[in-house]
Amino acid sequence: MITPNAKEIFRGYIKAKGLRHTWQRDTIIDAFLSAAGHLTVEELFQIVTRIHPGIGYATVHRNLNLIRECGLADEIKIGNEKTRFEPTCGRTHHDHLICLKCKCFIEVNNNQIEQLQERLAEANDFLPLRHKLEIYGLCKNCR
Amino acid sequence: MITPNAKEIFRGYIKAKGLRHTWQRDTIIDAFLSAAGHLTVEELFQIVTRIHPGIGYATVHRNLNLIRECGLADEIKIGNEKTRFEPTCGRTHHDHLICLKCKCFIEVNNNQIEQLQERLAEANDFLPLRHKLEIYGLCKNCR
DNA sequence: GTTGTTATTGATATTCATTATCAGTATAAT
DNA sequence: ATTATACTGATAATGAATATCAATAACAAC
Ligand SMILES: [Mn+2]
Ligand SMILES: [Mn+2]
Ligand SMILES: [Zn+2]
Ligand SMILES: [Zn+2]
Repeated sequence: MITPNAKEIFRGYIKAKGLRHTWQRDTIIDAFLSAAGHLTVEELFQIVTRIHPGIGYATVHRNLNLIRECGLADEIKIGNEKTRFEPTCGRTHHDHLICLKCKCFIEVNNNQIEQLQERLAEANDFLPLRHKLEIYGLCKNCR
Repeated sequence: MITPNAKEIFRGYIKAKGLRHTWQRDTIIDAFLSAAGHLTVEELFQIVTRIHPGIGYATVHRNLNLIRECGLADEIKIGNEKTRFEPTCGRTHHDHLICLKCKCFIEVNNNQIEQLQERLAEANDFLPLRHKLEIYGLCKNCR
């Protein structure tokens, strides 16, 4: 599910930074928001190219970074693989079960774990800002 | 604390794979086991160079990978930073609180979280093999 | 101890994702 | 319309990780 105002958040961010509106940005944010999550720059570039051939890889990359900067995307880095991006707007925080065989992502959330993490930080005088929990293994189809 | 047989595990692994003993390997495993954890290849290379100038960066890199292969080291990958290695021998599994300012690592462990992760995987028909929990924020000195 | 096989080393080159550069173009304010 | 400057897209640069390769060292066999 994508919130209807995600695009407006992006356009607002662009304007607030004194940046400019371009049809490339429009194409990229649209493609990103309507695509399935966990995409690499390369994958989004392929999608965008189908809509507007000639658009540059660097442009997709730069704008994906802007989308991340304004909080509309989270980065997922697995080992040495290409960075993946997933939309955050209209979605709640979640962690991932990542299949080592088929590379699928299963999204999970557990309030108890989240709370225990808070306590763990507190017990160490640590101010938690964000966290990453990734469980690697084999999914239902691959085990 | 380093278990006294970590080096023997390494030498056994080398022999079992039909590889050869060299003074470079000896120097590298010694330096790795006696150094503080969470080191990059570069950092271990600097330490090893002080003991034996002329040793190659590639040699340190290759052997650190062998040390990881035989289970004596874990990899830590944070964002785009260089991969870090930490000794595992004689140490139990732990997760990390990572300070975004001073880059320090606080090692933590919580059995409840570990168990909840198992359950989370099970509830999704997922076979968990390993996991990574990293909490990013500000440590006691930096907050 | 000598020999022969082959793993290892260290210097260097390559790979690959990501980021930077830059000239030409597009945007948007005036 | 003019003007300042952000943006694009092609390409170069960067940097960590890995591969290559000739010279060397390990070590098993004799
Ligand atoms: Mn996700
Ligand atoms: Mn640690
Ligand atoms: Zn799978
Ligand atoms: Zn700190």
